Amino acid sequence: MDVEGAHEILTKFLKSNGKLRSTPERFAVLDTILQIQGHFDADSLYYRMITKGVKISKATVYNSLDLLQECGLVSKYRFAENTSRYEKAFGRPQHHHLICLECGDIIEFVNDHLDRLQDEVCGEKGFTPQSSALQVFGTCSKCKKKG
Amino acid sequence: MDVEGAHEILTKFLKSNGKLRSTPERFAVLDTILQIQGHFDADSLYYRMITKGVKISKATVYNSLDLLQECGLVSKYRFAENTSRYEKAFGRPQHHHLICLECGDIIEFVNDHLDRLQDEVCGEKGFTPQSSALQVFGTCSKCKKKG
DNA sequence: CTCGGTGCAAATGCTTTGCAATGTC
DNA sequence: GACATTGCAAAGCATTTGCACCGAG
Repeated sequence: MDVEGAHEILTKFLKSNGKLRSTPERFAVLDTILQIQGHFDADSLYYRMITKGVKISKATVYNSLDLLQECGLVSKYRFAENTSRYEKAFGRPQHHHLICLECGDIIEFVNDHLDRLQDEVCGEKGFTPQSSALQVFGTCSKCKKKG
Repeated sequence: MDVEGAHEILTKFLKSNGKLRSTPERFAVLDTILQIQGHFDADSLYYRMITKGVKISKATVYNSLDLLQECGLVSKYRFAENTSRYEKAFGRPQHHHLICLECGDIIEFVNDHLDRLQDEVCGEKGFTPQSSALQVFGTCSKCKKKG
């Protein structure tokens, strides 16, 4: 994960909108996210930052996550729970999720064919896609063996 | 939509689990849902029932929705907002959603090919699918014309 | 110096829970 | 009669908001 590249994207995005300002908090959130593997929620991101000694409030964490989502550096998902989950989107291919209902594990997968099919459907309906999320709920191989 | 068929499914489900009881509230919720076209949330379902003179509490509406989801009569989705959305699942094919970020419109579509591809991926990963949700966020044709 | 951003705490809104009353089996 | 279910109101939880203070441009 290229930290400088991500910073550059954020900087450009902030400048392109005359009203948005470049603050240390926004870059601190971005830096922390870049170190996280897999999914996370706003709360765990907040505590991770606090633990590392970064001074920030939860409100700013939420605010920054929205901003990072707008400039495409972060993806926001909503699985079964009532918590939003995020993950870094920088330099990663579009991917989808298999979610195990027993252990909560999330398996990612990529499938070009599926993405193409999706675009076809959108074309038929005159719909312009921006982002998409395919979530398959079920039982993973580990839990099948256990049960 | 076959009301009797739906009742039968619920009745069998309740009996198959020794502890679950058959209550008028549960059937009232099911009946109301059968009359609704498209998506709805717990709150609007509650007010719809109250308006029609059905005596029920919100807690019971939530409780019943969970139950109906378990026996496959109702699907639960979570789109962008922080509200869960439901729709009847009885007698309907598996379908997916195009969600317009501008007007909030939800366009449904069915695609066998896509479903088959999904199953293939699951097979490769040793994952047993139970249900799935594909959500494509973007702009619908109406909003494109406006904008 | 101006106005957007931050931080706190309080507010919001959906959903769940505790508990007494009720109704199913 | 036993115990699951209901209804109400209160509690929970993630997220948002109001407002005084701060700091980027």
